[in-house]
Amino acid sequence: MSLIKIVLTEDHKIVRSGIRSLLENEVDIEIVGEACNGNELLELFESGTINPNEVLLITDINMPGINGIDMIPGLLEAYPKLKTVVLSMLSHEKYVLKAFQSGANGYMLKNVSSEELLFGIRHIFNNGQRYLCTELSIELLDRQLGRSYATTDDLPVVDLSKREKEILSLIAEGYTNQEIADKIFTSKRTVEGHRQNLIDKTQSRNSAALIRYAVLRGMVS
Amino acid sequence: MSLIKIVLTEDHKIVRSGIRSLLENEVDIEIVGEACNGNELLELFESGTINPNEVLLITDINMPGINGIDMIPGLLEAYPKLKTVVLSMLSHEKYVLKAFQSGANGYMLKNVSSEELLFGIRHIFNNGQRYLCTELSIELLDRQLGRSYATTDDLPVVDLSKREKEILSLIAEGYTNQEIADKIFTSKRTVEGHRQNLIDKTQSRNSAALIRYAVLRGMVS
DNA sequence: TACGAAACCCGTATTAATACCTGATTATTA
DNA sequence: TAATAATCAGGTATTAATACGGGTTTCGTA
Repeated sequence: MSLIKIVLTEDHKIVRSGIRSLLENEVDIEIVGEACNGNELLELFESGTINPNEVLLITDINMPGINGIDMIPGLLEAYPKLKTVVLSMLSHEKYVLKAFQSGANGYMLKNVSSEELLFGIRHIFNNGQRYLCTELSIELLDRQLGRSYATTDDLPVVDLSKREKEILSLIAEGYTNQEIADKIFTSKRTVEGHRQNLIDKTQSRNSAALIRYAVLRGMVS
Repeated sequence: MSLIKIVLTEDHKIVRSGIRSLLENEVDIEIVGEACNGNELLELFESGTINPNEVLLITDINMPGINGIDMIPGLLEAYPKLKTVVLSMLSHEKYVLKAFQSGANGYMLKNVSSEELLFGIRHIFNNGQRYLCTELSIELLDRQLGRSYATTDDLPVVDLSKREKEILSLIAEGYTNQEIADKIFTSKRTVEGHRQNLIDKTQSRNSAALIRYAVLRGMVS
């Protein structure tokens, strides 16, 4: 197990110090540089103080100037062996996806435990694999579980007539009863009746809940 | 950090011994029992040798008799505080999903590193959270990355405020504006405003279309 | 400090949806 | 053949949602 050299980019001094002191306790980790934004980081790299091809960069997203994710592609172009971990309080999926699309090797929320931070760092540096913190992993998993309700048989699955499915799709697309009636050449009242049946069958409270039920079960897409 | 008591269920003796010797090196972990299938495990529990409400069960899937995942719901019914980790060589998503749906607290592939096995065990036992091994997490993530390439092209991406997400979820559950207002202690008119913003932002025609949009993007589940 | 974004609030008017009810026709199937 | 389900259609009433318009306060940040 080789020595892990780390560079920190984070605009809040206190956060930086906290992470530094946490990592410094580990015998296999050394902090070789700190920067409070992307420009300072570039100076560190370009001045030759640090060899970017053998370090792990831990970076925040929100910082003055360029943000932590957006600077990754440029860094990787210049220093292909640089490894990067995004450490952020932003849990929205779009940041996670964008980080990995930009070439990050890891993404962790700022509320990870110190054990997990260390585990993730070592996982990335020693095994060369990517890492996503458990909180976000479980969030992803839960979303997948939600999606797969369609295929599980523990929840009551209703079966709909052809007409009902047709109308369900149109409701999901946002058409009103009158518009649907015009489309399928029947009366508004008939469509209203079908809509009510759909709501009753799925035990939903209204159309919004009906559509949630339907999409989660793959009845419409 | 309390002592982690572990019961192992695994039909291959050599694998069991390997895991045992690995875990026994840790000061905070104790192996209190072993079984080579579900029946033996039940005997251990029912004989009173082990208190199932304070242990972590690590189980394989494929075993003679009942499989490791299928026995979890019954175990949890009898011993609600039992924590379970599925340790299997099966990486197919359907096993992972089924394990968590059955109430497992963790799922790890048999090729995890010892560090990860320990990390996962401690994460589950000490923090009470679920754990999915990194290899599978990254696999999930990649699938999500693939999906987002496919879906973000044809449909507009919006980002919502915290409040909007909160209200969006409640709409998806079928609550009316008045009910939502009561729940989040604000006025019905405010909720109406938020609902309208959600519809506008997502370029939906009404609440039904809004919910379809939201569910398809995993904004609600 | 000036700005935008978010959250909050309100009025008015119209349209749509929901919740009950009724009954007829057709097709399937037990 | 009798029963059942699906489809269609209508009546009536109430409630909810939508679409405009107007506004304030607060907070983070440029």
